Amino acid sequence: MAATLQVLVRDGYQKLTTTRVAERAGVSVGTLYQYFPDKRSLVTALKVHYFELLFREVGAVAATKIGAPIELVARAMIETLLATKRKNLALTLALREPMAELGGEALVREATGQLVAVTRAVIEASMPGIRESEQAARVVISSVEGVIAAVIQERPQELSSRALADELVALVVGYVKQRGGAARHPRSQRRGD
Amino acid sequence: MAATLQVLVRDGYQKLTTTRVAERAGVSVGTLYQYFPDKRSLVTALKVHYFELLFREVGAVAATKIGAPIELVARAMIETLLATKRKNLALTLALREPMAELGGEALVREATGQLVAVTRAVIEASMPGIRESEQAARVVISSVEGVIAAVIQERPQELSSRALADELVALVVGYVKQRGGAARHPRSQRRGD
Amino acid sequence: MAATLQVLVRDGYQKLTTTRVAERAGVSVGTLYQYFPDKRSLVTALKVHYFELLFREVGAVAATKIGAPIELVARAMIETLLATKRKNLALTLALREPMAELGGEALVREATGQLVAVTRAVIEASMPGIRESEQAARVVISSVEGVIAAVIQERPQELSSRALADELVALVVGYVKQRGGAARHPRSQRRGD
Amino acid sequence: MAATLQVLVRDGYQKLTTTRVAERAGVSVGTLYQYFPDKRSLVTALKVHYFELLFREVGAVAATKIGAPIELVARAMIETLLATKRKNLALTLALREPMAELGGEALVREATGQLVAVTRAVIEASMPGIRESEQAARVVISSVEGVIAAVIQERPQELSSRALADELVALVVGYVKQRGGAARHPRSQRRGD
DNA sequence: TATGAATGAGTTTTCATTCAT
DNA sequence: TATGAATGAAAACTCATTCAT
Repeated sequence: MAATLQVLVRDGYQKLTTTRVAERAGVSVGTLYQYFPDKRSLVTALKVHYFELLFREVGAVAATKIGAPIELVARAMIETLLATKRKNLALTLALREPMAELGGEALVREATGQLVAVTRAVIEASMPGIRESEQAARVVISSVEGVIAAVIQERPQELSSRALADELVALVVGYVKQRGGAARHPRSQRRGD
Repeated sequence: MAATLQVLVRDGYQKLTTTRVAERAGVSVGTLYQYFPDKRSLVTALKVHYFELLFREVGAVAATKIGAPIELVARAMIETLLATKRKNLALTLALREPMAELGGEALVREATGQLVAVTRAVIEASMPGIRESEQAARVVISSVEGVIAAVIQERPQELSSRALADELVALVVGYVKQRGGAARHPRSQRRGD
Repeated sequence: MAATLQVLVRDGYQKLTTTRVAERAGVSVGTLYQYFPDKRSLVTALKVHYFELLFREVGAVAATKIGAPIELVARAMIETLLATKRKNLALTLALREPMAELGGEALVREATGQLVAVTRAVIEASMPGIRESEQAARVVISSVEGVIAAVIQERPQELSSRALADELVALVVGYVKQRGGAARHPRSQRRGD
Repeated sequence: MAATLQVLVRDGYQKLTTTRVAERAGVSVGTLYQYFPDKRSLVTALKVHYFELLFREVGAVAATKIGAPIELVARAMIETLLATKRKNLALTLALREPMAELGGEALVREATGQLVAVTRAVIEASMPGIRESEQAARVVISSVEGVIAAVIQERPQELSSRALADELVALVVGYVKQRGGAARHPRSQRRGD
C-alpha cells in the first residue's frame, strides 16, 4: 500500500502500473498478485484506508462534542477534518483523481453513510427538532467536501490557512441555522429560502 | 462531439477510445484525427462546451437579478444551474469522471474564474461591504458544486426535486448572511464565523 | 522539387510526407499527385536532378582535359566534383539518407554508368595501355565517393578544405600509377599488389 | 537478433516492423520489448555486432603484420576484411540501408574511430615519417569502404573475386606511396598531388 | 486542373495477468 | 510462497492514396 501511494504521488494515476508498484515495493509482480487480486484493488485498499482514517478522527471528535452548540461542534469537526487531510496530504492528493473513477461508488457510498450518521446525530443534538436531519447532514458533508476539494485543486497550500476553517464553519453554521432557525423563531421570514 | 458524449455515457471514460468514438460518429479514425489532434482534445471539447453552457445560462440570470435580495438571486441562479444540468444530464454525468483527471486543471480554473467573478459581483451587490467577497464567491460555488456532485453520484433522480433547490438556497443564504450579516446588524451574534 | 528538398533538409527523410511537401509547395496533395505518381517519385526526381548536375559539370571538365597528364585531369575533375557538391550542399546532404534506400538501384547504376564511361576514357587517354580500364574507372569513382561520403558524414565543413582535394588527387593518381605504372616501368615490382 | 537479420534480408529495412521480427523470432511482441526497448534498438544491436566482428578480425590481422611492408599489411587486412564480409554476407547486405539512416551517426563514428586508430598505427609503422597519418588512415578506410560498397551494390558476386582484392591493394598501396613516398625518395616528382 | 476531406490498414508501444519453475 | 518471463489484446496515432466536387 505504501508503494501504491508512492507511485501515485510520483507518477500519477494514469502511470500507475502493477509492475511499477511491485518494484517500488521491492517484490515481484507475481508476489503482488498474491496479495491483491487485480490492479483496481491496489487503489481500493488505499481508499478504504483513507476513509477509515478520516472517519476515526472526525468521529472521535464528534463523540466528544456531541450536544455542544453548533458553532463549537462544527469548528471541532472541521478542524479535525482539515488537520487529518493535512497530515495525510500525500494520500489526500493522490486519491483525488482515482476517487472520481466510476465503479467504486459503493465504497464511497458506504463511507459517506457512516459519516452522515455521525453528522446527523451531532446536528440533531445541537438543533433539536430540525427537519430532515439526514438530508441536512448530507448537505453539510458534501458542501464541506466540495469546498475542500476546490481548495486542494486550485490552492493546495491554503489547506492549512486559518481562513479556510473559518469559512467552513460559517458555511455549516449559517446553513444549519437557516435551516433550523425557523423552529426557534416562528415569526421569522420562512418562505423564499 | 456528440459521438464522444455517447461513448462516454455508454462505455465510461476508461473505455473511451479514439476508434470507438470514430465508429460511433460513423467516420474513420483518420477523419476523427483531422478534426481533433489527439484523444484528450475530444473530451476537452466537451468540457469547454459544458462550461460555456453553464456560464451562459447562469450568467444571464445573474445579470437580470443583480442587486436583488440575496434570497432571490440565489434562488434564481441555483434553479437555473439545476435546470441546465438537468437539461444536459447526459453531459453532466459523462463529465464527472474526466473532470477530475489531472492535467486539465487550467480549463477548469478558467471556467471557475469566470463564474467566481459573476458570483462575486452578485454577492457584493446584495451584501454591500462584505469582506473577502472573492473568497466568499469561491466558497459559494464550490459548496454548491459539492452538494450537486454528491446528489448526482448517489441519488441522481433527486436533481430535479424541489427540496434540493431549497437546500442549496438555504446553504448559500445562510452562509452569506453569517459571513456578512454583521455589517448590517452590528448588534448581532458575531463570533463563530 | 524545391519543396521536397526543403522538407528533406528541414525534417529529414523519415518525416517526409506527401502532405508536408504539398503544403510546402503551396499546393494541395491532390495537385501534387497530378505531377508525381507516388511518394517515391518525389525523391527520385531529386536524385535524377542531382546526378544530371554532377555529370554535366564533371563531364564538361573531363572533356576539356582529356589527354592531359593524370595529375591534371584528376585534379580538375575532383575539384569540380567537390565544388559542385559544395554549391549544392543542401541537396547533397539531403540525399545522403535516401540514396541508400533499396529499390532505387537502377537509377544509381545508370548514373554511375555514364560517369564510368567518361572516367574510363580519361584514364585511357592518360595511361595508354592500362588493363581493365573500366574496372579502374569504377575503383576511382567509388573510392572518391567513399571518401567524400565519409567526410560529409563526419566532418562536413572540411568539404571545402584544400587538404581534401589534395588527398583525393593523391588517392586517384597513386592508384592509377600503381595500376598502370608497370607497363611503363617493366623492371618494377609487379606481382602481389 | 537473428530474427531481425532475417527480416531485414527478406523484407528490407522499410518493411522491418516489430511485429514481424517478433513473429519471425517465434515470440510475442511483448517478449521482444522486454529485451529491446524500442524498434531502433533492434537494428542498433545488429550494427554493434557487425562492427565488433569486423574490428575483431581486421584488428587481429593488423596486430600480426604491424611493421611489415605496406604491400603485405594492406593485402592481409583487405583480404581479411573481404573474407569477413563474405562470411557474413547477409549481415553486410542487410545493414547497407540502415547504416545511412540519420541519428545513428555516433555508433558509426565510434566504430570508425577504432579502425582509424589501428590503420593509422599500421601506416605509421610501414611508412615512418608520413605526414597527417590520421587523415591518411581515414582516406584509406573510407575509400576501401566506398569501393566495397559499390561492388556490393552493383555486382555482389565479385566480392570474392581475386581481382577485387588486387584492386584494393593497388588503391591503398598506390595512395600511401604517393602520399609518403616523397619523404623517402626526395628526388621524386613531389608537387601536383 | 485543383482541391482536400475521407479512408483504414498498418505501426509502435503498453500492461494486466498468468503460470511454470 | 516468490519469481518474472511470456503473452497478446488493445490503444493511439500516421500517412499514402483516392475521388467527388
